[in-house]
This record gives sequence, C-alpha cells and structure tokens, in this order.
Amino acid sequence: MSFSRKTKTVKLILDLFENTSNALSVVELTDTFSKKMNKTTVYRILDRLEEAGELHSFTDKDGLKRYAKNFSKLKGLNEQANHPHFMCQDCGISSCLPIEVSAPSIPNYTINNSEHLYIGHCNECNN
Amino acid sequence: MSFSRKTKTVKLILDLFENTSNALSVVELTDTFSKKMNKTTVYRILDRLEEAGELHSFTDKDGLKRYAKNFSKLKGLNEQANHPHFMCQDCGISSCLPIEVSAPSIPNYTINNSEHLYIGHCNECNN
DNA sequence: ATTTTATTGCAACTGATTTGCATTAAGAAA
DNA sequence: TTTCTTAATGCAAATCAGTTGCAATAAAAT
Repeated sequence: MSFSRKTKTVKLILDLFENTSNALSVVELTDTFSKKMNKTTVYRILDRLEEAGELHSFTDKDGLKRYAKNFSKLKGLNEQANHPHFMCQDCGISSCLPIEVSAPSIPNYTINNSEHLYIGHCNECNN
Repeated sequence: MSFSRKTKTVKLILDLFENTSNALSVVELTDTFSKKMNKTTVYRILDRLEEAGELHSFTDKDGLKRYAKNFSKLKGLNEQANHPHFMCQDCGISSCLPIEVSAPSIPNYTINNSEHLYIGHCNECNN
C-alpha cells in the first residue's frame, strides 16, 4: 500500500475530509493546518491518500490541484465512473457533482480519462 | 480593440497559429521563440490575442494554460458553444474537438461556463 | 520627419509545487 | 516494553509557470 502509517498528521487530514465533501486545494489545506504541519507534509500526505484510493484529485480552472474524498465513498456510485466538478464563482467552493458523464467516441482516438469542470453559482449563493 | 499594432512578434505568433490547430502551452511558445522574443512578450501577446478573439485558452490537466486558434475560425461552429479539448498521453499533443457539449442542469445551480478535457491516445499514436 | 504611446526586454518577484537531507516517530520484531 | 527499521516529517532551498515595474524601442498617426 502507498501509505502504511497512521500518523497524527494523516489522521488530521483524513478527519477533515470525513467532514466535508468539498474539493479542497492544497493551499486551503496548508492554510488550515499551518500550525499543525508543514506544507511539504500536506503535499505528501495528499499524494499518498490519492494513491491509496482515499481521495481523488483534479486541476481546477486556476490550475490549482484540488482533492476530494473518493466519490464512491461519497455517493455509492461506480468508482471508475467519471464525474464532473463544480466551482462557484461567488464563494469559491468546489465540489463533486453526483452525475455520470460519458466520453464521446472519436474515430481513431482512444479516450482513457476525462475531466469536466462547471463554473457558476451554487445553491447557497443563488440566494 | 485590445491589440492595435501588428508588430513582428505578433505576426510570428499569429503565423504559428495559422499553421496549427493544436492547443499550445505558453511554455512551448516561449521555447519555440526563445531566440525571437522574450517570454514576457509571449505571455502578453497571447493575452491580447485572446482578448481580441483570435485565440481561446483553457487550463490543461497539468495546470498549464494552453491557447488555440478560435474555434469558430477552425470549424465554423458557434463561437459561443463550448467544445472539449483532447490531450494525447503519448505525444503530448493537445487539440480542440469539433463537438458541442451541453451542460447538465442541476437544481438550484446556475452553470455559466464549463471545461472538458479528454485524455487518451490520438490517431497518430494509435498507429 | 516628428511625435505619441503601444509594445517590448529585462530583471526581479510571486505563488504553487518539488527535492534533498537530516531528524523523528510509527509499528514490527525481539 | 524496549529495540530496531524505515516510513514520515520538517526545513531550507530549488524549480517552474506566470506577473510586474520600468526604461528603451518601434508602430503608426500627425
């Protein structure tokens, strides 16, 4: 397995993701835990949690890498299924959308992976 | 208009995009033109060309900003319509896909914008 | 030909992410 | 439980994409 030791820092980060289904950028995480752990540690733990299948990640419109708990744990959907992500242009919150998206078929092309990002206003910010 | 002067450097970049419909990262461009112009100039020209509607841009999976010629010029499709982008995991080539994609409708959410990225093997690399 | 000002080059800076290395601490073994 | 092994951490420095300030340059208007 990619991560073997349940260190204090790993627990802190796992706990945080237990309590939110939002997609968090490394910047937000390092900020939250600035007193508890080093930013390098945050980067490395997130890497390992993704490798271990606890989290998944995507690149947001600003080029920031965001992590969220594994979608299968979130909604019981097929883990392999691609799902889109949403980012609110008002509050900045980013989240997984519980929708399956399908890849187009393009002659002579193979599609292995996809990323879908929607930008708009979330239910909270839509008043 | 956002760009008024047809300088040598602007012509070089426009010429390049005339001859490819691929989506190029700023890094590739600054590399190509390292002897001809400064990287800051590349960044600024691309900014202006996008503002002027000659190019459009998106963020790729690696968080790099990529530019391609405006899609309406490429295929005669509706300029407003969102189209997906493709990146080959073998050769690294990135391109626009001449397909229209539609946004899902999510209760209480407003979707203003979207980005779609497919990763796989292009026709060249599929041999 | 002269003037105006958009454009460029350069150097320094920012912000996210990575790397090397010495230190620390899980957790397996004794 | 103590000892040992090595995964995990902290810290500092480095890297890499992108930005900014400012003086020098060159389109293109006069």
